[in-house]
Amino acid sequence: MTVSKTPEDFSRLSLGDIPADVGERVKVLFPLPLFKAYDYLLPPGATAPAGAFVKAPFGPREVFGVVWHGQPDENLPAAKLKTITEVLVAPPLSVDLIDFIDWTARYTMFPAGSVLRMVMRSGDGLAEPTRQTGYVLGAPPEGPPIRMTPQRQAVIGVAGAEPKSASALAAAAGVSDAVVRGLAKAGALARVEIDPDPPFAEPDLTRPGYSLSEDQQFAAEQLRRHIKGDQHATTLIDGVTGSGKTEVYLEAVAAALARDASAQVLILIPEIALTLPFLKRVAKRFGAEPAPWHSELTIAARRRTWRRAADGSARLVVGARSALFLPFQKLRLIIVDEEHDGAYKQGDGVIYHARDLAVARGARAGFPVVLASATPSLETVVNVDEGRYDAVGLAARHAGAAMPDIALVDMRSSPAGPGRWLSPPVVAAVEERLSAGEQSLLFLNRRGYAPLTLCRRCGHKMTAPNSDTMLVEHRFENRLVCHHTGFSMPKPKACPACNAVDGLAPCGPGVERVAEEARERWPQAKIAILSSDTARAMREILDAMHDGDIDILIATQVVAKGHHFPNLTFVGVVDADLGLSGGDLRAAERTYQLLSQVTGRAGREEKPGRALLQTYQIKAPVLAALVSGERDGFLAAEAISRQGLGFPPYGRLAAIILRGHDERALHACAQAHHAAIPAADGIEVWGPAPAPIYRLRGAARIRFLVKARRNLDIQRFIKAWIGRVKIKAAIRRVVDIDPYSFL
DNA sequence: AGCACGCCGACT
DNA sequence: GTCGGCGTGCTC
Repeated sequence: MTVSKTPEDFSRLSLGDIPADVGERVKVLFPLPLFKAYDYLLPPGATAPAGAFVKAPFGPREVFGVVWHGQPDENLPAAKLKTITEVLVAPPLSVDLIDFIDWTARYTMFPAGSVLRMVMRSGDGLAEPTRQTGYVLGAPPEGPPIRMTPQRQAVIGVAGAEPKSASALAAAAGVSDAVVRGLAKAGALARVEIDPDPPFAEPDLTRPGYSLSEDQQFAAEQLRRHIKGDQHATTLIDGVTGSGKTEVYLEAVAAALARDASAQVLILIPEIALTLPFLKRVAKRFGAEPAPWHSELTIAARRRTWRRAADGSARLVVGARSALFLPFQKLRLIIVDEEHDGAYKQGDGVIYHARDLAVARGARAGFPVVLASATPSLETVVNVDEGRYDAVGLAARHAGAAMPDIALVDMRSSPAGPGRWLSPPVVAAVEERLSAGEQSLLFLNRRGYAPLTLCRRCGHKMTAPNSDTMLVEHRFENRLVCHHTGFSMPKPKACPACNAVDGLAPCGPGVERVAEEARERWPQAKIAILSSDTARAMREILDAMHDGDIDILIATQVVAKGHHFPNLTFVGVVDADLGLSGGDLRAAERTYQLLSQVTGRAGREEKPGRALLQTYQIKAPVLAALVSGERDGFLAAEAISRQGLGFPPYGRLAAIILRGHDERALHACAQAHHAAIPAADGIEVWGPAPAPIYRLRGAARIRFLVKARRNLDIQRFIKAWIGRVKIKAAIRRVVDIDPYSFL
């Protein structure tokens, strides 16, 4: 490989002394919400290919940007053109990525500059890292031997040829960093400069893979064929939890990395909480941890992954959805794990669905994409059925254990009792497990103690300020919390509406409240709560659960994925109806996915588990499908109902959301939009209607929904429509192509 | 995104 | 009279 991997590659080239003639015209795109690239002059004699990072005057300031493709406008008067001030010595964005940015901008209808911003700002990779001093064992100094102390001895013991920072050495030796500096001064340690962005270890492709079952081998072989073909294909790996999907697609990763010594591979995972265990798992296969990417990385860790993706040396990246916008030099394969997961849909800024963009990126750049799921989305299943995607099935559970036995509890005939949430059958099942020394999981997808706080006197509902969102009581912290904005306040004594004291009553259960009931019923049992609120302790709780140190785990959906508890034999779903109401297009599908994942936690190799779903809708088709395990039948029924409505994947949807603080102006704006709706065959516009959460952070929101036949260009229609309506700066208008949640 | 420009209310 | 609020528009 000829790519140099030193951080110096990113240092800036100054263009101080330039001759006075005129350079070439190029287009430059800035990472700002701008739809177009601007024309500039390169400094005379300088060259910069499309994708090169530059700094250029833009308005009254200087901004980093990227040389864009396309012909500069030769008619633009030369007097308007400014000259680029610097060309950065950094690897230019790949041609693939430039194309992908443009495509994403067109598809999502966001400005290209905003998409570029996701690529550039992620990592702040252009910022010069602060240099770090490291220490290595040096040659013993001449002259009198240095004084040895136990502290100094300890530092010498942990120091080596590998440079380590003073604080790292000090921590390892259990002393203060003054000792390290003292040794350096005395000459026993030598100072060296540490590479602030050390390269990631190359995956070891000579390691043997997992031993695969016949099914898995067949699937892996099919994926390898696509990789050898060096062209795009999307393949779904469809297999239940424990069928070994990961092992199979890691073989595809190995094949892609082995085929081309500079190829890069991206594995997308939905949940950042899963990154760490996943990295370890991949490290087992390839002998080295891949480069990680998610929003909770430190600035230094981000910069490292960003730069190493950019210089091509990070061969394998594992990350959340935004990893799709890393500046890969030569991306040759994307794996989308748990492809059905709603977390792939990005909601703020540029609105996109990482799974769909991953497929588009692979299709445009000519490399394969692999989707993996135990409960694939209807979109993907239809794509398979209609021949656009390939599919490989992994039917058998790894060790051949049966799927759990699932039954419904009719809450009308088996009520939980006043102030209680667990029905007699669920209570009996938990008690059975307790006496057998086995574990139970009570699942409720609601954080906190109670989802609603109501004044008994006047009926006032506690909502977030300037929002229509309910405040959720979190009893552990004794606060009311808004789960949408993060707002929280101490739980008041008196009702803010009628001032009645002690009249505020919690309504409905959250995990904390179910735990309260469990503790009352089974005071001797070891009980723990797992939700994203307990993120810090999450690892600890999962380990304790795995080791059998917890009898009853009460958890939200964070438990649904990626964990295996060998002694868990019962799952009780406290409210199976939770996701069903609301009129969401994908409500049933999501409920199926979530509950089948959760109930799939029950059971172990030699003993099938049991699951009970508490419901008031005993006849709901989704629940029937869960009980009978007829996933394909359920999907077929869903498909028919969506087809009848012309909904995705049989039609296309887009939402246009208007947001503003001035309600009158907002309604006027909505009316103007309504009046401007163009007539088009095969396209319907619904609205204006208040958005699902009408008020959020003080802003009101109104929405239109566009439904188009699948073969129509919905973006073109929307462009023509909203192009006719001028909006004031005080109103924000965003387009959400393929919206995910709506009422 | 920033930043300048410009048009209305409150003050020395 | 002018200082300064923020709504509007532009950046090659």
